[in-house]
Amino acid sequence: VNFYQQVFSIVKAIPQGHVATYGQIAAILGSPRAARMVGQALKDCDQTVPWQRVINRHGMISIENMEVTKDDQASLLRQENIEVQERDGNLWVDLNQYLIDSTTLSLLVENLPHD
DNA sequence: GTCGTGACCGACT
DNA sequence: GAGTCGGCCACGA
Repeated sequence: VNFYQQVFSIVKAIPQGHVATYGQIAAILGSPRAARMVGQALKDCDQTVPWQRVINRHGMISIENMEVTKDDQASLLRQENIEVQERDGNLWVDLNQYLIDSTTLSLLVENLPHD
């Protein structure tokens, strides 16, 4: 199974209205230090992957595709009842409120039908 | 096979 | 406190 595929599976497993960090996903993959790989994978993801639910440790969006802007991500998140605050020109999400537990997420991942 | 790279994270000045 | 530096590890050239 490709690393990327696993990343996609986990991202897809994030329930609506919740977000996860790169570090969490990397940890679930078994490599807590491989958060960068997660980002790399997400950059490569297709439209079926809700990449907007994946944010960095500070609760904000690092970068945007040329196709997709932070505003788009904010819109998507707001559609999921996630409150997005603007601060210093960056969009923030309240991690305490919306960040999913690593345990819960890993459970969700186990429940996934693996490809 | 080797080298460089990166949507990050944590430790250390 | 904020800025810097290294490490992690899969992927592509």
